[in-house]
Amino acid sequence: MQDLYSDFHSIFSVDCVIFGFDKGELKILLIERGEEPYMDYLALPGNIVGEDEDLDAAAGRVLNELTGLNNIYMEQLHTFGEVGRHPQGRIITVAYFSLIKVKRHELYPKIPFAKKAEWRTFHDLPKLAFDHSIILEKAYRKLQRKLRYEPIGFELLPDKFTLTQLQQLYEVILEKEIDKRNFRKKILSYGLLTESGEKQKNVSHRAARLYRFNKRRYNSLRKIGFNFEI
Amino acid sequence: MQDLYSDFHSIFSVDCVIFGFDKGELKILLIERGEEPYMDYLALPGNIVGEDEDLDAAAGRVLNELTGLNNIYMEQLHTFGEVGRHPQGRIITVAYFSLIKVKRHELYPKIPFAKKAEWRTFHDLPKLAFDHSIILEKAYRKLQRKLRYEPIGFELLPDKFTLTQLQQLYEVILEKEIDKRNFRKKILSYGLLTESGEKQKNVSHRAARLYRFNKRRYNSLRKIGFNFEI
DNA sequence: GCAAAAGTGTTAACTTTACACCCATGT
DNA sequence: ACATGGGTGTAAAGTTAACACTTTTGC
Repeated sequence: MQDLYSDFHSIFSVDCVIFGFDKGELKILLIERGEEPYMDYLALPGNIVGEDEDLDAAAGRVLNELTGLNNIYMEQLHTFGEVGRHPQGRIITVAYFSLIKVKRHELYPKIPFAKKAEWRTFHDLPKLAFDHSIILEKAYRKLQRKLRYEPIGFELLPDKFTLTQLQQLYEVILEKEIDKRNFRKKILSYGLLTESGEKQKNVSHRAARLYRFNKRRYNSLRKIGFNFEI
Repeated sequence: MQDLYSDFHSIFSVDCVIFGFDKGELKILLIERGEEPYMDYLALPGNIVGEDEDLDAAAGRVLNELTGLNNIYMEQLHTFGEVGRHPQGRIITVAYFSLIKVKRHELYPKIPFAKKAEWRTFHDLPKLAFDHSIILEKAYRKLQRKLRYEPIGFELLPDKFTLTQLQQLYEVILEKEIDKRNFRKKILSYGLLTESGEKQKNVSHRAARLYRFNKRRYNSLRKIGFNFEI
């Protein structure tokens, strides 16, 4: 090992791409950096991986320190390792990816590395720190792909949601219009939505039914080879 | 940067998962290790990334040094960074993924780190060095997914191939039987295969037509939103 | 009573599936 | 002449796509 390490030293970091959905818009969770380089820039929540820390664990810890979020399941997106990507040296970053419900979580950075953490509208962003705009672009393409083949829209909506909210989510993320009747027919045909029995309140039009996603049913269907697709 | 690096030092490596297809079997390109640890074990071609080397470039260089292959386009698969994955210390590895034509390439390791490089039958492998069996498992799942949604089977076959060869490739990799007439109808309907005009030679049955994959046509169809699926 | 979004069904076009026999070639 | 794999078509079932009006609610 000695000779391996004598060669050259490097660092790896994790960056977290966390998508949300609110008021009909796709959101992304960013921090405002409190340190150089890229002081005051918006950036993905990310930091150095510890010596005795698994990558997945590091992603969870870093996200918690910088945003206050806890126990968020993330999956790996891609590793970015271009020689010049970090101005301070050779830092390779493993990007992680998750979808969460905006309303459910409060945001409060625990270390001054992040001045604040906030939801920003994905379709209206300035240039981010480092190569984070590139990372985000890749994450968005993955989100679009996943949305079509896995029932992940529900991760982004409140527990109870209307079919119109769900349809708007698909339209915003896939960037295309969808026929209302066909959408409802298809999504209901899977039997993955349960009527909550409740309706919208205080809306100045006919109140829509609120549905819940039936995750248990999805898991058992998946075991017998069911493939979601929209 | 100084304080970053004072924290702790780490190493990253790349490992290459190269699939091939020959005599009706899925193949994987492995090396026999010429060094400790895991001396004499079969392993994925992989090694340490250089200080001033992009990850993608490192994957290409390492593959060349260990197998003699050159100019192989690889895409990233996943990064494996569990704390205990390497017996000699904290080594995170970025796995790469490619499909190539077995017959087209000769194999000869250029450095003694690999005693030899050879094609092995994927479905009949011993335990590999390090966590390479896990990496390979993940690569295989990716191969299955990609095969259904991208016309990648052709990367694994000779330039000219019969429809039966192509169908067998799908059957072996997807691990299921496919109806001959329906398969032919569908694959031909895309218009991505060109008849070469030639037929098989020296076969003791009716000689099959040899087809070529029309990559240019695929690229132009893709631009206008075509999605391959089998 | 009006504005706003919810909710609903049918038809035609297309895609998928299931299925069996004759053909060409080498031995 | 036989063994081997090559090559072909149809009909029924299922899926997708296109399309417009009535209902409920708050103001």
